[in-house]
Amino acid sequence: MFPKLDPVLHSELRLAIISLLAGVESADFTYIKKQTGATSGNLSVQIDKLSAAGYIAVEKGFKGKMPCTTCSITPAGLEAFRGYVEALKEYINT
Amino acid sequence: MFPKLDPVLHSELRLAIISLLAGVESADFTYIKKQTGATSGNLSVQIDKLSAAGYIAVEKGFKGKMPCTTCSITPAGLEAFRGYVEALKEYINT
DNA sequence: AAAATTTGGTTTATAAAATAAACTTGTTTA
DNA sequence: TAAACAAGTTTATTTTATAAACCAAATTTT
Repeated sequence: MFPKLDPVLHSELRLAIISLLAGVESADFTYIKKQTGATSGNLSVQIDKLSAAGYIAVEKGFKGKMPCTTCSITPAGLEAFRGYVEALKEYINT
Repeated sequence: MFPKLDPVLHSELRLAIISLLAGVESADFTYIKKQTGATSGNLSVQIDKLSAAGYIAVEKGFKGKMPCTTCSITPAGLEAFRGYVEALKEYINT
């Protein structure tokens, strides 16, 4: 009756990150931080987890002389996001 | 942009409980346990949390000679559930 | 009728998460 | 050149979720 919710996505910040990335080509650390209002530390950790799950790709480079971490959603991430949303509907459509 | 998700409801089992109770007059411990597939211990703890938050009312009585814990959603619980669903939509509608 | 089992839970312990605080490395600005 | 800032990372702390162990009363089995 109630399907299991993907624990990687069932997290406020990770869900926000994925939701944000689902709508754009890519986004860098600072932009994601601003949009989500997360602290750097928390964002760093959650980006790692999404990356470890294969849901996002992380590219470390430079913008000018400053380090710049760019993230983008992977096909697996998009698929997981869709699945999560479908599962959620079972919970919230009563 | 991304609203805060009520931490009381942002839990797989608690969300299932509330979702279930939102659709019925009341439900007892055993029924909720069967419907959600939760363990007794986990269910007991999460029912306490929902009760402490004022989202559900818990009535301990007997059905025949056996103890029977009956739960029902409160107006505050229903309101919180609605709010949670609205907030979620900001995350999943991209 | 005693012993074992089941029912309906609660309490305590453990594992995992989220978050915050502190730190690092390099860059810019006063 | 010293102080402040940017972009993160690492470590520590607090919260959660979950599981395991337990308990009392009722029921069933032998």
